[in-house]
Amino acid sequence: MSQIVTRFAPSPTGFLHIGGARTALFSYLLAKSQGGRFELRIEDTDRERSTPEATQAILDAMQWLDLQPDGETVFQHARADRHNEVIEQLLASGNAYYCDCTKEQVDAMRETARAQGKKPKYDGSCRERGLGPGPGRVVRLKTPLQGSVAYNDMVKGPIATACEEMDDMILRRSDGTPTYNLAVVVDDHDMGVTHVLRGDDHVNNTPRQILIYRALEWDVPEFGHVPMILGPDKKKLSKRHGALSVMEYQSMGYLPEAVVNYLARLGWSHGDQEVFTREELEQLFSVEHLGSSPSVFDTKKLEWLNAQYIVQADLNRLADLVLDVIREEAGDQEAANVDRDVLLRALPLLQPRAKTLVELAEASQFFLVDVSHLQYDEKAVNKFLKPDSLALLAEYTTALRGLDRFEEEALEALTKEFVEQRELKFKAIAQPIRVSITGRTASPGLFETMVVLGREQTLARLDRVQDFGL
RNA sequence: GUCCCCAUCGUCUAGUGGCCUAGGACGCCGGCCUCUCACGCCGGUAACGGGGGUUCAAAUCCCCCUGGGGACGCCA
Repeated sequence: MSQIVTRFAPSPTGFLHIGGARTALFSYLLAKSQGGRFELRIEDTDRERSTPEATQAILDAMQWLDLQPDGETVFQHARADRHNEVIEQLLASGNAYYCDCTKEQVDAMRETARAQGKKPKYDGSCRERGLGPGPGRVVRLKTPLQGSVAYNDMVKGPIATACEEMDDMILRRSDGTPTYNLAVVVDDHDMGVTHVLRGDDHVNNTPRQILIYRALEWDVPEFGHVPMILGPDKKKLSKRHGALSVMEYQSMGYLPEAVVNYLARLGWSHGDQEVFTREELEQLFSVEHLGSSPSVFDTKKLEWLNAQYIVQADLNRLADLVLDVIREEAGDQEAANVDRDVLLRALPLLQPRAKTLVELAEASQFFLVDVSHLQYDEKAVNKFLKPDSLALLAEYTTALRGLDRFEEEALEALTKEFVEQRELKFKAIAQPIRVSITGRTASPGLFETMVVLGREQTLARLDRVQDFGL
């Protein structure tokens, strides 16, 4: 069997949204799982709405998700000559004809049909007029009057559409440009696309496109239509729901592999498995297990997956990403001041406590600043740094100063001994220490935190806290 | 209006006629662990939209209803 070819064909009229990303992912995985090729085509025939910025945004997003196309990216607009050549071919073979009906006339036809409770469509009045080319004229496909178009959708199963449902669609506009349906067919054919996996909203286009394939006597590819993604309110995902361009997930602190894993599991499954490596996805993916109903986007589950990937992530990479977040939120200067070595040592303590990189950056803050810049949570101070606690801490600090090995075990032993001698509960001093050295009530373990901070910072912070008693 | 698609826990889903007194995961609730917060571990909550068939047997097949969604452009 020859190699399969899939493609992703977005129109560059905006950012790559999460739904589009999933479609791209599925197409990519379908190709990889069969040892095939995955191509990218930018459908920029709508010159009004297409922008180079949007094209770049799509490319960036695909790169972030690591969905690299195999061939050269095809720009549909650049292929207009080829599209017109095929239209001429259709005209010559009698499968297409010129039509001089105006938009207004066609609108009127549709209006009439609708009023009669029928499907609004062009009535084909120019079909047999034998019109030639001329200004203002469009080229339409001669849709068969009877019969139906049937195909076996890779995800939805058999779908049939009666020809009466379809009108003679426009292939070439009056301004000479080819329409979407024509261009798609020509490009998919020329690119050797064998499997078209696309959004649900194209189901209705498919029989029309098959009609074009037939008129051209070209092999018809396999089609599959994946359901869309819904917002929490079960309405179609849109900007209003706050979900967004793929790149926004990056800035919200998600790891691309978490997004890919999440998206893969949204509408596709492999038994009970939830976490997949990229290799597993590329090997295991199959259209048989694509669901046929729309699915709701669940941020909580994405967060959970992201947390899983953060725990596993390589420390150097994580450090870079956290630095990116700091740069983004606090500026270049702030990021430049970070002691990468401290960050690297703090990260293992923070990993199991963060769901996103943003949280990770936030949680790492107290490790990275000097004692003079440490922020203290006011409530924490009021609750745990009262006079008697401060007195205790002063004693503790003195004891700590005498410790020669500033290591976890030694710190723990010293602290335990300190409370035992005073017949105190460990808890009595744990929170005061924590607030002193981190400024907060929640943090990683006390002793591992102290070790990362180092003797000097730890003692300096314990000293500084005495000022709260003044 | 016409045509098309869809329908299992709150959510993502497993399930391809008997293994289903419906499984897993997220979430939620409770517990354990514990210096806080997480992580982890243990347990719990919770679903086959309704009605007819077919069959010895239906979440699984068929029909109807209901409810969602999509499409009906010289947009893609």
